[in-house]
Amino acid sequence: MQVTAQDKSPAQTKAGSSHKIPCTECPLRGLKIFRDFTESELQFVESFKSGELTLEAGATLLREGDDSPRLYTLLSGWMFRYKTLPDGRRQILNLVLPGDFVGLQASVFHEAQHTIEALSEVVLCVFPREKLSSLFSTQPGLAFDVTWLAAREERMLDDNLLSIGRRTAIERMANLIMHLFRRARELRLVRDMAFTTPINQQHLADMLGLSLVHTNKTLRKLYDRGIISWRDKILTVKDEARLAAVAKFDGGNSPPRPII
Amino acid sequence: MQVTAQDKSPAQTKAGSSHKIPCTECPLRGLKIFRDFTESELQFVESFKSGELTLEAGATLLREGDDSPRLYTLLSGWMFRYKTLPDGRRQILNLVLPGDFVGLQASVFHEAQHTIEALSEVVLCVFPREKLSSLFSTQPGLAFDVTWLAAREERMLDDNLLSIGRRTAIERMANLIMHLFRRARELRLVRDMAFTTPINQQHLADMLGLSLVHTNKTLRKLYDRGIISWRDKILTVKDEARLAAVAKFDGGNSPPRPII
DNA sequence: CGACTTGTTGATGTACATCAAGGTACGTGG
DNA sequence: CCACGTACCTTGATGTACATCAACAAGTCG
Repeated sequence: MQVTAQDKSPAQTKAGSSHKIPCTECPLRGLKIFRDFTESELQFVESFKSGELTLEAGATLLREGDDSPRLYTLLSGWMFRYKTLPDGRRQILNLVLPGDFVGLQASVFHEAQHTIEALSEVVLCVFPREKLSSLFSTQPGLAFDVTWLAAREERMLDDNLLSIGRRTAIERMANLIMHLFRRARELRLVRDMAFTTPINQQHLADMLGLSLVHTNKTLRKLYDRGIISWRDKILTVKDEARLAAVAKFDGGNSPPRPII
Repeated sequence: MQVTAQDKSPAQTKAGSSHKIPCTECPLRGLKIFRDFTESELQFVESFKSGELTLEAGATLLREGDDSPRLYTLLSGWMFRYKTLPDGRRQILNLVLPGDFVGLQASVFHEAQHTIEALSEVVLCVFPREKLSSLFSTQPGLAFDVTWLAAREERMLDDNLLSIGRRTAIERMANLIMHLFRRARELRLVRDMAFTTPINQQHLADMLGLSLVHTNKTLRKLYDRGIISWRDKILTVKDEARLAAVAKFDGGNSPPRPII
């Protein structure tokens, strides 16, 4: 399982560890949502990164029970993190979008308690776990960023928990769509109030803790009310205000975040 | 309950920052679940700690929207963290037990998106936010611990989300009780398979995403089956194996953790 | 003064009727 | 074949209502 940098390993799920995009040319860093890095920070991140990993849609990055010696930042594409019960019931914990940092839990505890799967073709930056301690000892600013990202993840889980525990089906759905829409907009994926997403109704159901059938009915309700449309993988928000109202949306603000 | 007898300060909710138990004599550090600290780490934590805070049952440590300039470690007592919807529906995100570190989100984002309330009388160690950066720059080991604790919190939220999203009422209840029981046992609060807890049925309902009435019926089912008893604030696990089975419990293991 | 009522309040227990969400079945279209 | 759509019936969870019980305060009487 030890894939060392620059190794063009076979990889079951595939991947050209190809070339390394230099962090100075990272396509994400231009976005407003990410904070500026100092020269020295960029340099460190550059040395921290051991390579890139490409996965095809449906591939699994990390499985429940795995001990992952690597951390990742998603560069492009969509992924999701989930847990299952012994009988197969699945709960999607959160989506992973570009700029998100994953694998911290698995690295820190030497055992993942969740699975991470690609929804679309994805490209990830790969960081070896061993270098994490040198990050903490030589780059306190970046170390703080790692903590910051963990706290952000926690906050998103909090939101999710409130939704699933206390919102009705239609409120949940509206809230999730608001959340998605906001994040997609931050990443400049939205044009004319619409964006393309690989999410299907089964994913929706498993994110929201609903059955597939009920998910479909709920989505239809939002469509019938003229609030959204979701056809051919294109999600359009037709009435953002009403969507937010149905969602009882509490977006909060999102300050510029670090990207490791 | 030892409130330092020094200070009979008034305070409605904020008690006297009274006295400081030296970290070298921290009553929690003896427990197996906490990792050993080096001399230098202990020294730093000692200087990081600005005092102690005692709250009475029902008091609020932190409210949604607050910018908390402090971080806390719970020394004794029970607390919980929750979010609410505009119409009052409440979701308890997690319980806070001795050794837990709270206030990171609020400190890091300069705004809490949740409330933290005391279930019983509690004592907390207080740390000023300003010193957090010196912790990161001079104590990489402790900085890593902070991240570790954040990752642990995230893992507990993951579990919770799976439960609320995908388990039935009775499974949820059984799972929560297993979780509680395990944590109480780690803290040496369990004797003869029983422990005392200030949790009432309304709290249970809000933790599990159920109505009060249904919570009562579900609890009764577990009692009728001879699996648990919960009377006068004393929770007894009468059949741990069956409880775990109903819960479809996946406890995982808990490695020694740092206590800041 | 103490002993006994009465009233209040909060947590718990249970019985309905109702409703939101689940499950099965069977469509369609690509 | 798979993702989506919808009808129909079932069930798990909700909401309202009301009863019980202990803790506590106030008022009354022997």
